Amino acid sequence: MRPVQRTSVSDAIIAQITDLIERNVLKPGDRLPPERELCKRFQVGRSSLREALRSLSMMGLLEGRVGEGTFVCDKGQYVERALQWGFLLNGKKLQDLSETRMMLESQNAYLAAERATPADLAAMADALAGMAEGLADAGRFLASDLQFHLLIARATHNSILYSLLETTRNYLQEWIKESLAEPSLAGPRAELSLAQHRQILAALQRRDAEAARQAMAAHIRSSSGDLAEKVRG
Amino acid sequence: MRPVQRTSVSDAIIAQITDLIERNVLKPGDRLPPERELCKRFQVGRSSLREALRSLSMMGLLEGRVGEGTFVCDKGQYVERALQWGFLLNGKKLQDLSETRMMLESQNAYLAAERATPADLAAMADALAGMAEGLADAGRFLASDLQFHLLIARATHNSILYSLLETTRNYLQEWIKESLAEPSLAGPRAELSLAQHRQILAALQRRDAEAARQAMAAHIRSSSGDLAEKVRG
DNA sequence: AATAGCTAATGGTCTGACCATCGGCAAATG
DNA sequence: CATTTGCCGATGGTCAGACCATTAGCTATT
Repeated sequence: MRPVQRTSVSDAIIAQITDLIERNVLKPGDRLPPERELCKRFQVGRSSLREALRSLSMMGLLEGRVGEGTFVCDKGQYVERALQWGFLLNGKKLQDLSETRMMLESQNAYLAAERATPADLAAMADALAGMAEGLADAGRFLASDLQFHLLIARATHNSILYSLLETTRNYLQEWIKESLAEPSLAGPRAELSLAQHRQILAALQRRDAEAARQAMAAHIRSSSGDLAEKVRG
Repeated sequence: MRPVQRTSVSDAIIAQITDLIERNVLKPGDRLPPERELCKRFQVGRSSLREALRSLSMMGLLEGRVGEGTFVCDKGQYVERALQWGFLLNGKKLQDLSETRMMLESQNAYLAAERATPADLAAMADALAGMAEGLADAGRFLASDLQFHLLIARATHNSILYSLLETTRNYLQEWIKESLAEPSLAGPRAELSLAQHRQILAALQRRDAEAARQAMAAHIRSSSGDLAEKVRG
């Protein structure tokens, strides 16, 4: 004798839909039939169906849009999603986060130096120009700063590394904003930051991976120093 | 003007419950109040509540038992769930993951060299001994191997880095297992792996961070080479 | 031609009900 | 007294129907 297998309705639906996506019967961007019709096809109640759809949405496989329908997500975001949960489950210790960010940023710079396309580099130059123009406008400066870093991550053409950096940045964003908002330091700090960014871009354009890594590391170190003071104070 | 934020009821519940688990108000093994009472507390309908609970179950945070209640799961199981969808990984994603792992492992080795306590190092030595004893037993060898790497991550005393490496390893575990299962290569590969691990541990014991990083990088490179072949084939 | 308003479709939510299962308790049994 | 049996309430799982907010697309007005 062995334990009888008891399968839940929702799980069965999840299995079926997952299977359809895996076999590419449902392609990214495709629209699923309306919930009410799926109920008839699967011969299940709407609650069970919705619980299944909700779980699939949570895994990043589906996306529901009110008034339009339910769609298959274009990117396979399962792994990224899972890694984000890893963040959530651990205490968000600022120091650990900062350290993780340092590592991601510098390594991404290294990889980006090897892989960035001309278009990637051009976009970074644009972001840099935005920072220069925003020297007097803290909001715009910060936005361009963030964009620059994300563009580097994108230039690695590694979706996981990009997602990880994006997540860490999101968590740190508030502190970074406050740190830059210090009126007394804003001017000099911004100019220093701008100069450091120029060095990073130059290294990327030279395809000098090691220099890019070190330039990025130096930049993060100097900027996260202020962060550390902010935390203690 | 900017798009107004529209939050769904289920997502709000998910956020609240994950927050409770994160702050350890809900400990693993704890039982949640019955669904019907949670409805009253959250002031929501049972459908919305159940969709939230279902999503949390799918992530392995909760577990519902009919007639008994809903319980908080042991934290590590959520990766196990995620692993269920591992087959959805395409080649590119696998490559990205492998690259991410490489970066995490080598950087963790660097940090561990600076921070590992004597107890950490002793535990690593134990795991290494386990690998040596398991040269003929693939299962035990792999288990000790995994443990060794996780111990290094733990020695960084950075919970985020540990969690990230744990997750990536879990995703890659299946492929690593297959890769090691090749009978023709098992013997020599295992001995090479063991030698590389000894080098890593030696560097950690010398507190030579740079050497530890490079030894780890070399190890991952040689082992993930087989992984890459496995993917292509 | 452009705009405003209407309508149907759709996902999101709520309610109430029924079922299968489980734990615990009490009665029946030896 | 110890064991088994049967019952009952609680609980998660499922279902059906209804209402709401939003969206797309059509229609009529301007």
